[in-house]
Amino acid sequence: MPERSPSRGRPKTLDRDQVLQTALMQYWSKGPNEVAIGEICTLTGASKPGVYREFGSDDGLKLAALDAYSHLVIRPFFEVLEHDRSFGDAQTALIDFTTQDRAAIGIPNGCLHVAMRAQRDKLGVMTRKKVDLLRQEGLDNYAVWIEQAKSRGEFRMDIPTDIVALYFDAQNGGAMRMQTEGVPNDVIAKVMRLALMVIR
Amino acid sequence: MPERSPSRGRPKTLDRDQVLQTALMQYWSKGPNEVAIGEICTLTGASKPGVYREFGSDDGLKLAALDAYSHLVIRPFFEVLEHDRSFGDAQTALIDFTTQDRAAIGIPNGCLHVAMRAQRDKLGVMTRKKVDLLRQEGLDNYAVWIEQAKSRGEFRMDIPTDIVALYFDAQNGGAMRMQTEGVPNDVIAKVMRLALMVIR
DNA sequence: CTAATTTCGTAACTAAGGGTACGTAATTTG
DNA sequence: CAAATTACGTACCCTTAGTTACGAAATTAG
Repeated sequence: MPERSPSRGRPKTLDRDQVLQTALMQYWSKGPNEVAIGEICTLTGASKPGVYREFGSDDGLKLAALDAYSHLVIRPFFEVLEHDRSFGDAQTALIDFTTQDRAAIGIPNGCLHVAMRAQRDKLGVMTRKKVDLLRQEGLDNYAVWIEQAKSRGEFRMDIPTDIVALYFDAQNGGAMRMQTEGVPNDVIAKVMRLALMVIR
Repeated sequence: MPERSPSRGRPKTLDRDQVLQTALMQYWSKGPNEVAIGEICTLTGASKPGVYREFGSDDGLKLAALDAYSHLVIRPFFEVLEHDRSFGDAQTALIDFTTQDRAAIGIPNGCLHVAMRAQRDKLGVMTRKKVDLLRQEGLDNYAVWIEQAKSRGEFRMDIPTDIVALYFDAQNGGAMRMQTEGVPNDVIAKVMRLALMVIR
């Protein structure tokens, strides 16, 4: 798949990674439908046909950006849950991960996936499909984590796992929305701690 | 304010209320940025200049629709909390209100205000201002309700009211997003009941 | 009946933004 | 060096959607 470069022909000058990173950051910070392809071209110095040759379409670029985001953020997020710490520790880690100071690390507030879920109908078919996939994977990840906690006796058995998974997903979505709306991270952390009191 | 009709001149034929209701339903069911003014004109038989004369601009029409929505849905929603029932009863009523069968009543799933909050940057200045105002009013309404429950000894005192208000707002937002995403109402109700277990 | 007034709606205008036609430039192979 | 190949980017095209210019129509005051 690495699509290796051919031996002859004019050498490629377009920096795919730079375009992708720029697109990701723009979509993430401004919202996936607030950024025109032409804007990304201006920011990166790339030409529109160059971007289209590389990503195929607007849908393709958004898909690539979302995919990059899933590796950069979503995967690490769920890895927090997997490392065999206690359920309580994992929850603390989850809150820390979510409410860390974004500005200090140089990443935007909010969550690209949550933003895309809210704009689902405006997305192209490929990106939309990926959004749905990531949503389902997220729910599955929560479910595995919860089942594990249940089997360890760290979580009450009387609530169905899929309900709890939806609950966690909702809490995360709420936290991300608050962050986007400008609620301070320490306040968000307090709300999340309240949300997680249900487990006891 | 009623802008009474003048005594002479060609009589008005544009049905303001029909246009407004149509716009509201369209924005509500499809999302505020998925509906063009021309579409509303087609649906109502009104002309574009007619709509512009009546509402001024796209922003004006959306503002009017949101305002209508606030009277139709948001106000009744918070009135559920005010009637002097117990905290527990109010919560049950709140869940019922949120997860009632929308199709049976002929109203769309989801919440126009929540949808607009997610698309805040795409809105005109007037609508955006109203969105922010409604958000703050909502938080205030929750706060009053919670304070009341606290003073009655129906709610734990050890959590700050503003945190709980944000928590309730987040739960409502999550429920509306689930409804939009197609989660069945009975499942949403279960998630909400889980969310409200924090109070005990 | 005429003028003044108010609204109507067709047919534009305009900007934004996704997408591409096409001639040119830069390489490698023979 | 010529041919083949691959990428480049300017200058468009085209659709969508918000917005309005403007002449016609309807109604009342005098």
